[in-house]
Amino acid sequence: MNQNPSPILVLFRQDLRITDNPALFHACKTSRPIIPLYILDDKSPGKWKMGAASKSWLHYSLKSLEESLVERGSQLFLYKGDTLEILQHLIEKYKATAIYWNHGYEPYWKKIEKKFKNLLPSSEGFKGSLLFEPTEIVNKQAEPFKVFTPFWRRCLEVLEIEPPLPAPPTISTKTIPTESLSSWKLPSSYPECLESSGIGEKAAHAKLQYFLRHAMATYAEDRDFPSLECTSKLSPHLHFGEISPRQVVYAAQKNAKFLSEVGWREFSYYQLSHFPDLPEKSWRPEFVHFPWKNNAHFLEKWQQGQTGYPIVDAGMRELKKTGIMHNRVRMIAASFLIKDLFIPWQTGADWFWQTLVDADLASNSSSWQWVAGCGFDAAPFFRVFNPILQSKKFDPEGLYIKQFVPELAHLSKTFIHEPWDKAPDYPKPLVNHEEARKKALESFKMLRTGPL
DNA sequence: TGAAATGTTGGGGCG
DNA sequence: ACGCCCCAACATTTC
Repeated sequence: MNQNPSPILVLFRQDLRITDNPALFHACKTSRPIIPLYILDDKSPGKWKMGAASKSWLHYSLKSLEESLVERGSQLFLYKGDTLEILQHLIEKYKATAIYWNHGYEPYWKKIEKKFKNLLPSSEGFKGSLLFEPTEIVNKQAEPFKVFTPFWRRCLEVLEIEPPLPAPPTISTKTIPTESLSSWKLPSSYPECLESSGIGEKAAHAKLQYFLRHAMATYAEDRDFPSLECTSKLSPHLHFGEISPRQVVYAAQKNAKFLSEVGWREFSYYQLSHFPDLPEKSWRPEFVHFPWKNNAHFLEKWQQGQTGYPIVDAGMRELKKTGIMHNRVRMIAASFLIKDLFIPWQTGADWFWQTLVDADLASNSSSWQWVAGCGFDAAPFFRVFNPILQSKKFDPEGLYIKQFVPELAHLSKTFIHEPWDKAPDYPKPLVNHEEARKKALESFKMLRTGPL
């Protein structure tokens, strides 16, 4: 064996795990010493640098990854700054021979990745964060799919469910000087309910196991009812790569409905990859002229959960308090912002980006476009959620509302969905839904017939 | 992964 | 027994 073999840089980003991590696994297989790296880069992503809630999650996730590496006699080396500059510096200083990493799909990141082979030709990128590389899946005309169902059908046709990779048995590590996590001063307790024990690779697998045992069987029927808490709650773990989609699918392959939710995640990355403007621009071109208005007062009330519609306010307060919102409630709250308050979907996406612990550029952008009706396979714009009906349908007892809106906790299910005469502390509706809906539909009609 | 508006049907009350 | 009306239930269309 070489006395002083040159090391491989293993770059972690949204793959903060040691199991089923192809970059780490294959780097270890070379028998060279590796340098496990995390670079907090607030510059390269531009507008889309990590939001506050995500950074808080990141803090604990890195801690957890660090522990896992230390358990195996390795370490995690932390750097802050421009990714390419830091890599270049480390390559020169430590005579590294290659960068190993798992592919990412954010537009800014794809540009960075492209340069790795120039820096070191024997660098290797792996598929670790998705089941399918976006370029793998095309229709019969060799075009990207625009609709989820055929996209996912095709994915399932080519899906080979292989067992996930084990953690590398040994991680021989070259030690280098590094910054410490505590010196980064990441917010470590925002939102207030964040608990370190629920974050990291082990926690992710514990949640998956819990879901498989207790919730998956009734997932299809129960998933839309926020008070039942029957969803997997894996989204932040998947976002940070504490668990891989392959690990999830391998364990849950019997449940088609749940699998298709992993499919929507794939479809979101697929969209971002084929349409890099996804976070900024409506995909359907006619929507670029939609007369949304940024109303600061309405926005503030929506953000704070003070719209006067109980299910919307419960959701927005859940978000602020926990950094999470149930999927059904996200759709209702998003529809309300776009179609009742008439605020552009991008403004809603920005808020979610700052406040969600699972904020994910692909999922967030594509989902907002879906609700707005301007995205791939989107709900048509005229599908307007009625916040009162949705509330009655999906939180019939008001249990979810009561969890987050204490002013309404004393109300029975008869009044809780329309509580305005019964709860003096609770705000009156910001807008009348009937009127707002009509206004939104009129504007949509104008859009289709064209402005005068 | 909508909901309202509009249309159709059929049972029952009633003269 | 019949026709008429009402309206709930369901279906279809429209936004």
